[in-house]
Order: sequence, then structure tokens, then C-alpha cells
Amino acid sequence: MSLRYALLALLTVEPMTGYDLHKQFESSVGHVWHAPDSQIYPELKRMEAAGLVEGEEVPWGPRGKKRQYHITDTGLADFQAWMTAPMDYARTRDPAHLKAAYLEWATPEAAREHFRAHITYHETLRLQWVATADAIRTGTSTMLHRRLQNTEPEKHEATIAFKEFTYEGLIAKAETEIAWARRGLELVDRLSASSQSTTGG
Amino acid sequence: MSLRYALLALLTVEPMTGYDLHKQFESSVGHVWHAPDSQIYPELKRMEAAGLVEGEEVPWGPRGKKRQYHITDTGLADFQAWMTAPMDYARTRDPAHLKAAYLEWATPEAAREHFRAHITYHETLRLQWVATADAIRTGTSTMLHRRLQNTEPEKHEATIAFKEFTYEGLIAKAETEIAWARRGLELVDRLSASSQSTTGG
DNA sequence: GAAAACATGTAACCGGTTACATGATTCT
DNA sequence: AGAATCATGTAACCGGTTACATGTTTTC
Repeated sequence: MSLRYALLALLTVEPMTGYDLHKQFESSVGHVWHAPDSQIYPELKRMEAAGLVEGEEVPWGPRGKKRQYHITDTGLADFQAWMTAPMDYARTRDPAHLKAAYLEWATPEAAREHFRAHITYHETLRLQWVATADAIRTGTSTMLHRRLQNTEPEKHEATIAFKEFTYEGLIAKAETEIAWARRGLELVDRLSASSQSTTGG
Repeated sequence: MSLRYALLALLTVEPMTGYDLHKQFESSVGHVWHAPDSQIYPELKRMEAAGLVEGEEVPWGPRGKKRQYHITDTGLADFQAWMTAPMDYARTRDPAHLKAAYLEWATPEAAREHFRAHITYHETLRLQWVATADAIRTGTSTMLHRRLQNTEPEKHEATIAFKEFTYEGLIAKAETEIAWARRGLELVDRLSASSQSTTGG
């Protein structure tokens, strides 16, 4: 159900087509939420049926056309209700830690590879998030720029602050994972050393 | 597909019934993986069809019976192959951070409540994980005890170390979330103060 | 005797993924 | 002219959730 609110959050900036929204999920918002276009188009239709958004055919080139959606008052009210309602946290389901708990079944090299992949993955995320956080801080983010243009000046400070703060949290998360995986590599080395001395002694 | 490997991981300790496995998901392993019984029983059947486990009817009381599953050689090979194979990381989908990014749409009190709930949730997790990590360290964990009894002594050190290490990682994760949410509360206070001085001035 | 725990499922649904399918427009 | 991008979907599938359904055994 969060996809719906991710879409509404984006549509509070300005009217967009399904394709515009899909592109957003590949960049900025994509860092906290991802969705393929095969999920976006049907969801927009359901949201229109529920009165949360309204679509409008607009011409595109000589023969083409596209459907631009804008958020309705109902949609805005629904979004704000979601913002105010308590979150329901999904039960833990963490494949990386599940696997880590049973690495005695893998070879030391496979265990090392597991942690290396974990580091690579989270370092990639971290870099993206640092870049996005910088863009927010320096005012380079075009999406945020457009959002601020449609926002009352009193809300500018909070709008920027919450986005910056979100990315700081994501960066901290990534750094925790990286630090943990680095310690994992050390652990594998220690265990290999001790098992080799056992075998060798 | 990870449910399958979570089940295999548990069945490397000893043969269990669907109900035993379900109970495990409510305690120890439940911290890294969760599954309702409605998912466990059909999955065990599929795994039996795939030759990864074998079920055996065992009597239970005077009239009752239960089906106890044990892992097969094929199942063990499959589990080890999964342990060795690289993980595929799912795309980011983080409702708590999605919401945090747009908290300018919530009232300050709702924003505070969001962060308070985040703290409560992760503090609960943290306490559970600290308790489990302690049980692993002190040798109080019955599940780990039984596992070690069916494990060659050379593997004991690694078996314990990886489980302890996994819980340390989970605890670090929870602590990162708690620290972030605490800073969130401070941020809301700062923003409320500055918007009030604007309104009041 | 009642309650809690043990035991095992089915069915409907939902959110998300992957693969497939098509066509227009803009840029080089 | 060809490639990249814009644009919009359908269909099959899969993993997971929620609700429903039933009966036995053990414990108090």
C-alpha cells in the first residue's frame, strides 16, 4: 500500500505522467522506494478510480498523447492521513543476516565473498545517498527546487530539513552495514587462522 | 525463496515437525526470518516433492500423529549451494524513511509520534537481540546447544561465532535506527521552535 | 472439565517481479 | 536512418498475509 503514498508524495510537487513517476523511482525517491512501470500504471488507474488523482489526456507531439495525473483534494487528504497514522512495521525478513548466521556451512572464501558483496552493495547505496544529500543541501536538486516553488515559504525549512535528515539516516544505515561486514571479513580471517592451526598442529 | 533456506537451516539441527519450525520462527530464527504456519506447511510439502526433505509419520499420543521432516543429502547440498551463491539484494523499499522524507505534511506532534514509534519498535528488537546474543555467548541457547551436539567439534567455534556476529550486526542496526530517530525528535523540536518564532514575531 | 499448547492445513487476496508487447517522439 | 527516450500497458507468476477451519494432547 506504500506505493500509493510514494506516488501521492511525488504528485504533491506537480502533475506527472506514469512515465515521469517511473523515472523518479529510478532516481531520487527510488532510494527509499522502487516500483517498475508495470506496477505504476495500474496503480494510477486504481487511484483515479478511488478519486485520489485525476488523469488528463495531453497532446504529445503531432500524433502522440500522454496522460498526466494531478493529485485531488481527496488524494491530498488521504496522503496527510497516512502521514499522521502510525506505521505498521513488517516482520523481520533479512536474507543477508540469515545467511551470515549460518556461514559455518560455507567455505571461508565464500564467506569472505558474502561480506565483500555486502560491502560493495552498501557502498554503492552510500555513494548515491551522499550525492543526493549534497544536492538537497546545496539546492542543486531540481525535484526539490520544483517542490519548493509550489510550497509556502514557511514550509521551506521543514521540507528541506526532513529530506536531508532522511538521507542522513540512510547513509548511517549503510555505514553500519559496511562496518559490520568489514568486521565479518576479520572474523573469517580469525576463524581460518584458528582452524588452520588446529589442522596443522 | 529464502523461506526454503531458513527451513533447511533449522532442519540441519535435527528433524522437526511443521509446528516445531513454526515455533522457531516465533523465537530465535524469527529475528532474522518470519513465516506463518500457513506458509510453512505447504512449503515443506513442496520441499519434500523436490527431494530436499523427507517427512515421516510419527505417533503422537494414543490417537494423534505428526509428520517429522528431516533434511536429505540433496537438501543439504542445496543449502550449501545457497550459502555459497551470491545474494541478490532486493530493491530499497523503506516505508519508515519514505514517510520521514515528507514529514512537513504532518503536524509536529504526528512527526514526533512517528519517531517515538520508530524508537519503541527498534528498542524492542534490540532488547530481544541482546538477550539472544547473550544466550549464544553464555551457552544458554538450547537450540544452539542441540546444534553443537550434531556438529563436528572443529566447527563449533565458527558455528557460535557466526551466530553471535549476526546478532551483533542486528543490534548495531537497531542502535543506528534509534540514534537516527532521536535526532529526528530534536529536529522536530528545532523546526517547531523556528516556525513558532516566525508566527509569533 | 477447561484452557493452553500441539498439530495441520485451505482459500482468498495482495503487493511485487518478470517477461512480453507495442508504438510515438526526439535526438544525433 | 537509427538509437535513445518517451509512453503505456497486459499476463503469468511468486512470496507472503489474513482469515478460516479442525481436531488432539497435555497441563492445570
